[in-house]
Amino acid sequence: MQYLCQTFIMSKNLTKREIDYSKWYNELVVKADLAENSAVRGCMVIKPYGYAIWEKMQAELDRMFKETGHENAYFPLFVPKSLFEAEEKNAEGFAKECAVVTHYRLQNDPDNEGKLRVDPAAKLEEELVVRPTSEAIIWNTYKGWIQSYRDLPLLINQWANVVRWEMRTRLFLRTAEFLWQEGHTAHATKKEALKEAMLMQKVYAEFAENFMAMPVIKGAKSESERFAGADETFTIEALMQDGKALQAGTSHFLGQNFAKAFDVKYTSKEGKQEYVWATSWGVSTRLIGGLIMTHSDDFGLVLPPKLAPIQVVIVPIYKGEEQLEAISEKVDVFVKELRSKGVSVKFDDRDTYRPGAKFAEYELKGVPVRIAIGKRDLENNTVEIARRDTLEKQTVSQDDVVEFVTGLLNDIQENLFNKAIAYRTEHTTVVDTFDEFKDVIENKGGFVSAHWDGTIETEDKIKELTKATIRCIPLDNKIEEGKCVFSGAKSMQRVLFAKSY
RNA sequence: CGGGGUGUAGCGUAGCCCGGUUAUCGCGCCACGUUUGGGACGUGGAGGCCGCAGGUUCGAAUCCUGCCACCCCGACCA
Repeated sequence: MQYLCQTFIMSKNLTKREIDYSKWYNELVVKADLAENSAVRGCMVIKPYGYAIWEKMQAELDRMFKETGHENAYFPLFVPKSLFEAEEKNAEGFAKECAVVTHYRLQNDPDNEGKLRVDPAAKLEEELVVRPTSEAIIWNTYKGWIQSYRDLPLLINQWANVVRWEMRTRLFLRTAEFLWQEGHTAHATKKEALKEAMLMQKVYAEFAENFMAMPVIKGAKSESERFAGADETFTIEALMQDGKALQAGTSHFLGQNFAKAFDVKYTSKEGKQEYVWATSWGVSTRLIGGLIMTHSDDFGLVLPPKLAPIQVVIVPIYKGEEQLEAISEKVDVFVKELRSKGVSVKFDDRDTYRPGAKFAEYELKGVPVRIAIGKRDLENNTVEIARRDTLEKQTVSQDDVVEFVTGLLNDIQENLFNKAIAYRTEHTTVVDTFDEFKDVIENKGGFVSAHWDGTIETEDKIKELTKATIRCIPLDNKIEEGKCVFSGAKSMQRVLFAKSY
């Protein structure tokens, strides 16, 4: 097996990561045709190619949720204000970023021909909050569904959109409206609810690592980073190429907070009235942002095969109809065989672009494998196969194409994950002094593993001085006595700090 | 929401300070022809209420006011 030397190609019009990472990201999202800004402030249009990635994520996650016993349902977009405010901490946490519906009708504006205005007579008795998350409406509903221990556990997920009126938005990473799934479960015991919250964190981690090829740290949030209304927040934290951390998914143990706020009780086997225990967990279209920032390069998007809408693209190289026909005949066989193996293949026989333009386009869009086939290949019984992750090219016998490609897709998936793990390992630094801490956060980036005294004061002070926050207290942390990197007070374990998205 | 910046054709831009012919250039787009192993070439063509709304002026892309959107830096956050 001989790799051909890859000619250096300047990717046109895409800012280099090292010049301006943020600009690179924004340009890539638009140029790769994933999404664009809309006429609505902070809200994006997810374009077909970007949505196809979301659909692949959804399909896999949905399968995993169902395998772990969950069912899908759907709850309303609007939450009456009185319900929204029932769980105080939750309400307070989200209050500042809620869109609120106050009227239900428009009318012609008498002072402004051809324009509409809100009909002042159509004011709602009670304002409706556009859900920033659905605990309130769901727990109000669960009240009617749960009477006995026999009704438990209740394991529900919904795929939905939510709205959080963010000050600063970025495509996929933080938009005012985003798509997500939110699981909401009710359990008879604390132990069972905790187990559920951790199980879903595990599901998220497996999805991130096995499908997105994005390594994550499983951990618990510090008190100040916890979800509003949760007793414990479990998180998966990923590290992006610019050294910043991304909270990629969270799973909350809600204790009995919502059960108490909405008076959800069940009768136990012993005939006693008990409040139920709750969890909620979610991942969003933010995952697409994480996917982009984990693997992509200066040539464009790099997609892991398991989530790529197109896994293999075939580009014919030909002169005249006759050659195209001969090539198409061969290609049809490959397409059929690859599809029978579950590989998604696109044969790009457009006559309106030359091969070079197509190569560049599919590199920008991150298609994992490209096959080129021309007259020369027909004569030699070969094809040229290029992999997106390393940009290497190789000539392969036509007899081996299917086997080679399926193997290559696995290789790419694995290689992307290994590369990301290597990056994270290299950018995880153990520090014992605050000078070192500041230096690493400032200059090297990535995760910093340091002792922390467990107080909010220290956490806040560190954030203020370095902009780094506690990303999580890793679950597999070893107990190791030490001194807090900031206060010098006694600490029993290290936690992970980083600047984050 | 505070500070800074930017909005001119689908995209990227010149012109704006100092108001005055038909708003510049490149890419892209359309037609025809020649091309096709890494972003083709020629010829011809289309496309603009200069972000939106007011104002000043004989005259506004240019000056003034308000609004909207986007980008960067803070605060907030999945």
